[in-house]
Amino acid sequence: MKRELTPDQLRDFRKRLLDWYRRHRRILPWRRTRDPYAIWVSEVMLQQTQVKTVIPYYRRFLGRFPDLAALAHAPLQEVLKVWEGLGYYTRVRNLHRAAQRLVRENGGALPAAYEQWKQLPGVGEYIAAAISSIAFQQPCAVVDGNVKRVLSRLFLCDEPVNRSPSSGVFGSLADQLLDRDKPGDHNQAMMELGATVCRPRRPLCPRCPVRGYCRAFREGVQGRYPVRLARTALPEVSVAVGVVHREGRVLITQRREKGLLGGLWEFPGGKIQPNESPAQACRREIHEEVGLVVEVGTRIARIKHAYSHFKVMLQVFSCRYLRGKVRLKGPVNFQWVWPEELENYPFPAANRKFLPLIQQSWERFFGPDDGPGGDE
DNA sequence: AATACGGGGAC
DNA sequence: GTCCCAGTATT
Repeated sequence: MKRELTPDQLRDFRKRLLDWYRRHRRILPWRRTRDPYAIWVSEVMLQQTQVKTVIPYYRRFLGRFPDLAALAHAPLQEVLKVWEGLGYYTRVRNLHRAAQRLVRENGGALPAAYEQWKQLPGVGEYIAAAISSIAFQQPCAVVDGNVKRVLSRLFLCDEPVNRSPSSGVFGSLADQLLDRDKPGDHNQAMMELGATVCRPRRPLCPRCPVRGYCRAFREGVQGRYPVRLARTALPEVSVAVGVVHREGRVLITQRREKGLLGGLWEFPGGKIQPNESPAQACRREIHEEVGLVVEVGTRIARIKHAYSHFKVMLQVFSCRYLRGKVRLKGPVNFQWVWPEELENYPFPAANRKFLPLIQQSWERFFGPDDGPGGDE
């Protein structure tokens, strides 16, 4: 892999890229501000998440938490509620923690230097380079999925882009190309090129401002780059979930902060074991997780959902509370809520899919009265 | 060096 | 269905 460009070539490459960017960049909400806090929020949201998905979340988040202090002083549950549906919830917990730390230890000021950013929770090499270059004009090259794809094609680089971490070749290539006079625009131009021209499939090479430097284009092998390691198939699990009704309210539980869907609320349930019916699993799991004895009624939904490392089939049942007092094993909190109140809690997307079915299914099968009472 | 961590857009 | 997205933390 030949990858050295002459100083003249580098100058020309940077100019072509920057001219193209200034003419063709998309107007995006976080490109209309110079507020480092706002740019930070956008970078956190954009991790592994497409621009189109982020835009409405970005607007809502900044409307609700317009500055660092507003975020730092908000309860985590409120922050999670605004993040609900965006995924990778550790991102927002880290953002919240970082905001609190900066308010407490740094007078609410944001750092300018890469090394300072890097020390904040949730800020890795990419975000540290992105913010310090875009908001503070520091000469740090970013390497994200777009940049790796562009570099992979430019230099016919055989390093797999999805290996962790990708050895460092992409970092040194990006660093070589970086325009140290305009690092922020240069970085955004590289990413924009990857997003809109040097796309994963069917790249628009005729529109590429630097195709003259692209070895993949010259050799007509754009389709074979970037090189990517094959991924293994996602395992599948079946889960039974119960909506436990009692006197018109339903039981929800909160997941612990660490791990999958940390801090979110959900309906109790768990894995269906071999030789067990979904309804049996539902009753057993509710007894194990929250200590209640319930009557499992009708199945109100079957939900297929894919997470990043496995797939689930959720079988959701309406349940009638019979007896027992809530004793949690697993969840860290619980609440009996009226159906109208469900909107106030952050739920995983898979749970949100059946929220509208809860009230009507209960009334259809058990009548519109108060539901079962209890001896608690 | 691998794995955990969401959800959805685009095909 | 599949691929992959402005990655980071943990093990």
